[in-house]
Amino acid sequence: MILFPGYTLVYGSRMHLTLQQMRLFEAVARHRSFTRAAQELHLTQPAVSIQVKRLEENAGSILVEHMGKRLFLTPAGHAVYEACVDILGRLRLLDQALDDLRADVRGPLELSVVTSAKYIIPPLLGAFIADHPAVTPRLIVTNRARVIERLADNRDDFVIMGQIPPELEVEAHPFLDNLLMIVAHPPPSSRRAARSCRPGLGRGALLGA
Amino acid sequence: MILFPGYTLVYGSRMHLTLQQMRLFEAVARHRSFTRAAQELHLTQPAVSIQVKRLEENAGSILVEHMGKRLFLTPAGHAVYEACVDILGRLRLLDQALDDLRADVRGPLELSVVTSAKYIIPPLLGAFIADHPAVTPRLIVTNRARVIERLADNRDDFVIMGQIPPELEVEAHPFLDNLLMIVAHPPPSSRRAARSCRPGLGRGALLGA
DNA sequence: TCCGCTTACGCCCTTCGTAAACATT
DNA sequence: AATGTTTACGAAGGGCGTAAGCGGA
Repeated sequence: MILFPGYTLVYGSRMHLTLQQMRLFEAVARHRSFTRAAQELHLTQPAVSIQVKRLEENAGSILVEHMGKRLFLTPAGHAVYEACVDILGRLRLLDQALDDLRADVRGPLELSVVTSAKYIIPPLLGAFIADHPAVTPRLIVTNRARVIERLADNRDDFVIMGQIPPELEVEAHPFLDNLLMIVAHPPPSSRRAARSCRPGLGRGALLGA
Repeated sequence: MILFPGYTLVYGSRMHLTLQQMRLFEAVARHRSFTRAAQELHLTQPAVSIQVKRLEENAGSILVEHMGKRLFLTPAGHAVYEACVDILGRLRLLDQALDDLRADVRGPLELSVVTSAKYIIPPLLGAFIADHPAVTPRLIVTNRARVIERLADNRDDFVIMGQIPPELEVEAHPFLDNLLMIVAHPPPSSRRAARSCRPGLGRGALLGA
């Protein structure tokens, strides 16, 4: 039901509400100005205008009123503003949490690699350490037999070799065009590497960053 | 830095994270299945798959791991899941608040209209009441002179007439192709209609719903 | 007339569905 | 083989900028 042209209020279905709309509206409400909000967010006025309009459509209520020169929030506008502050704050918290998780990649990292990987691994490991300075790796380059021995004794967080030994129940991830494998005991076996490195990283991305 | 193909982790800039991505991820995490999440949200598997992938790119961390048949959340995945629950819950709260605000359109509504609007207004008013049952309107249909008198005496929340009287300082909104005007004393003057109907509605949309 | 908000239009990017490929059991 | 996930691609929709329109001090 419409009385004045342009006042179509859509009930329900606040499905296509957008985080960007919330960011813009929060800035608009804080500055009480579309122009300053646009400046703060490095956007143009029309972009802000249209997004606030869409937000009003999504909310099903008018949120701002222009009384002469100044801009006021309606009660619904205040409700939306509170929600925006809460939600954007929660997002910032999540950002922090994710950063902390990534920063928490720390501790000792024991690995041994076959000689043929001697020139492949150190640069990768170096880049990984650059991203995660709290990790203290100990890299042993040795022959295949000793790598298998260390693997069998569970002395490494993981090893890197070409052919996986069939007599061991291990988990292997091929990499570098299947020339090499990252080999480790499968988790449940609580390896040090698992405890120290896995938070925030997928198991397959032990060295990925 | 990439070690395994497909594990590109993008740092920072969680700017284009989407509410839809959160809805999908929340459902995926709850069901531990892309398929069931897609069913619940009336989407296809690929849509869910790609959005979760994008969410992981935005988060800068892998969020889900496929261990054989079952699906697990990484620590980062749990953090994101908590945030999704919080944010979607907050949105539901906002929905409730907006509905309540709209329901709070209540109270007496006094208006008088010129005779020529006799056949126009009642259906509009009826539809408005249907949406806002707590409003108790009193409609008076009379001639132009009495409408002006009531307007001058401030006895109505607003009136509807064709030509606005020039001797009164009033606020007029044309509607119905400028044949009729909604006329009221401008706010700051705290009219009953303003108090009873305006919460949740823009001033220009007094009857709009 | 100036300033600020809105509308119009066009481009680009994103999203989703269909279909096919891939993986795991 | 069957179930479940991912990739490819085309169509539809949304976001934003530029430019023009509009409205109040």
